[in-house]
Amino acid sequence: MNQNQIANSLGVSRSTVSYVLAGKAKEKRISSDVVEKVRLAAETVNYKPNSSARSLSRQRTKQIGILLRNAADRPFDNPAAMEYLVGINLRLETVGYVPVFVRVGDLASERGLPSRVFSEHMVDGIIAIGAFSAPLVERLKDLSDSCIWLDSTVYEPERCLRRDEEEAGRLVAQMAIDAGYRELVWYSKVVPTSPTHVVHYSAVDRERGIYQAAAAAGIPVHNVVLARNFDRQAQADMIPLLRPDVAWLTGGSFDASRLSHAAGALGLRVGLDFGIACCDEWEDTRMTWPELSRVTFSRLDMGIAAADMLMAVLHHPQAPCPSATMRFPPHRGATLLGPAAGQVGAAESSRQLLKRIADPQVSPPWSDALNSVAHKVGRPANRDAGS
Amino acid sequence: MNQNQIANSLGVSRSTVSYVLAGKAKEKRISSDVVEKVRLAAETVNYKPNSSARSLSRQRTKQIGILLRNAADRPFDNPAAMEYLVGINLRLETVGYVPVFVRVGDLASERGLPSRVFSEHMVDGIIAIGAFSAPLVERLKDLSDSCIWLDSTVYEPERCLRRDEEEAGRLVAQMAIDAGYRELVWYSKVVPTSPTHVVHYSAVDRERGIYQAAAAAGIPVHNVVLARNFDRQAQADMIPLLRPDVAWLTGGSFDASRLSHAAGALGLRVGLDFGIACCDEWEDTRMTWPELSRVTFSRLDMGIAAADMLMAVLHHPQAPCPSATMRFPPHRGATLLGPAAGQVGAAESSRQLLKRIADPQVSPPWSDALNSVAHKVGRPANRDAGS
DNA sequence: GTGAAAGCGCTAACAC
DNA sequence: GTGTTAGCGCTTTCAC
Repeated sequence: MNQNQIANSLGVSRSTVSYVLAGKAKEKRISSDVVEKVRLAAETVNYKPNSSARSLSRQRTKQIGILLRNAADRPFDNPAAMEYLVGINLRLETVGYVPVFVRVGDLASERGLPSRVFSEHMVDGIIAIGAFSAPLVERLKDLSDSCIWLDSTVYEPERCLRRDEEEAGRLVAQMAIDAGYRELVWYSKVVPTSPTHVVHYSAVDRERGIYQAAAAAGIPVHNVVLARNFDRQAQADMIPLLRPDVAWLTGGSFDASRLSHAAGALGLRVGLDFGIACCDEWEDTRMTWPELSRVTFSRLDMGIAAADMLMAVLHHPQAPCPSATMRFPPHRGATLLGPAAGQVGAAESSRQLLKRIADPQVSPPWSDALNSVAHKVGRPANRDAGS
Repeated sequence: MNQNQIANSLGVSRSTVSYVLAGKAKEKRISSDVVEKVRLAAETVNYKPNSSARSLSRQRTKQIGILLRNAADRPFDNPAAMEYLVGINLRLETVGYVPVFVRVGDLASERGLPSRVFSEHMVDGIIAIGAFSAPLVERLKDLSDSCIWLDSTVYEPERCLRRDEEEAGRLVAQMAIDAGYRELVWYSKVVPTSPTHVVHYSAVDRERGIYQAAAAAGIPVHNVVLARNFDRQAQADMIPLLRPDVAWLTGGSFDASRLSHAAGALGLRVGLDFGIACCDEWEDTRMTWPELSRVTFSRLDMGIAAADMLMAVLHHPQAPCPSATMRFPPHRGATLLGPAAGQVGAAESSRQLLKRIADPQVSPPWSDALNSVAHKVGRPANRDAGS
């Protein structure tokens, strides 16, 4: 059912219908009984405008592309990006824009990017989220001149929105120092895994902030490279620093979580036997580990802010759109009880426990202990038709 | 730059250009030099078709709405839904469809749903994810007749895709029983929080599956209601069951995670002092807690399957599209070492530890211990213009 | 106040 | 093989 049909059935002209449904009845001084008639008819037949026709006519799709980085071998480059998505959507939907979701792989060198968003003109603007390689950035730039870079490697004087990660680093270190820790571990040392791997700026900035704050307080910082599996090498690096007077600082909340689950399984009490604090948080943190000492981070708010920036760019193309940086407060919880708290607790001292864990004669390595019975059981995934 | 301009500049007709760019040159037997000329010109001017015009003409938008449930007070109803999104997109982009992201609140009673997707005809089909209230389902149904219900409360003979959650419940219980546990705790007892709260089918189905498997093995199952904060009441319920011979089964991985962080902070060793297994997993689990015993779940694959179903519905509207159920294998890790393993370990027995935790004279409640220093530090979130 | 008409950019039937 | 033409549904200008 379209406007034409409504117009015919009512015996009015198409433009009248268009004006009424576009809310321009007053402006065009259309008689109120006609307005009523049209409104009623539209309601009755459940009229829905055709958005393609509207876009074609208006020369605006009112659609926004949301670009998420997404390596081929790792479908969920950043699970927390969902929060940006929701934030962006929260704002866009209030102004009639609709988000189109696009994954962007590391396909800079390849001929075509997969999504139609790259090959057709179907969005008015773009919000690109995350780390992109230089060639990819170039491709994205000539895709649309209305592009907002959110939490991205790209940072220019205009149209970029980031979190102040250096400040996050400073805050997390300061929080640990305030809690009384006199030694810090930076447990997010970045080791690029492949030549094409683009290091996110946060990894660098956070580290810098931590070293700044620690230096200012005269506190030493140790580097420990992230362990995926806690093998003997990782153990050897980690165990000497798992002490009540040492706070472990991580960049991402994943790393903090991994550490907590592993330590907990061994009887090492986070907050007592050693401290943890983290530069990041996301919904998972808030739900499963509210006690984690961390610098808070509302990707939701940042998504909203990014959507605001894009709207500004679209509605005032001439006006400058200065880049911005957002800050969030720290939150101190029970993972940073301080060195004194470590005295309280279990009968076996954590030093003894660690000695036992570290001794290959007595105990298997962490990785073995943690995964000792790991195996898949039963048949592989399958799909049954019918209920 | 459009087809018209290319045609004029080349002195050929618009339809010729259209045919060439649509890949119908052969079919229309267009001379190869013309084809070459057009291709070159299009490439040179970086021609991109206007998707609105194409949609209008074809009467297909080639856009798919992805509906995610999203209560107003809880923006991230299901953070794991991101995996569905990626899976759906992975498949759609190969066939030229583009996903439009839509949040759906509990606005069944209100006049208009926020997204333009509801008020305009802009998608060819819909994939609705999650639990929806009955009135909302009705509204969604007359929005599009090509709707796939994914992991939803809606389950009809056609066009629905679910995980077999009852089987997940059976598998998780069986895994614990196989590990030697002789008592189980179902730690996901559902207590509806509000009258409008729609209980997801998985909560019910998993519980049923667990009770089935336990009954078959003659193993008792205790119910413990989920604790958000571990207050005295929660403690009283939980402590008697935190034993090396008891496996705690949760529905969602959030609940398992929450339990692990809390227990670990107290020195209770997951896998030794009590067992944990879970009916669900997502990327967070795989990254931060691979040792968790769980029933695996690839939302990615389910998203792909849902996209396949939708493509089938769209391309063969007549053909039946039977609903389906997917199964995934269990994975046993070190959180289910079995009762015997509990004998090994720390010098202080977990019984003693628990006694101390439970004694209000000696120790504050968990919640206090966990949150003893929780507070926000510093200024609120703000946004600085400029770098 | 209302209606006719000219696009918006592309597709596809049809004539040549 | 190529060009003409009539839409697709909506917006908006311009007569009346």
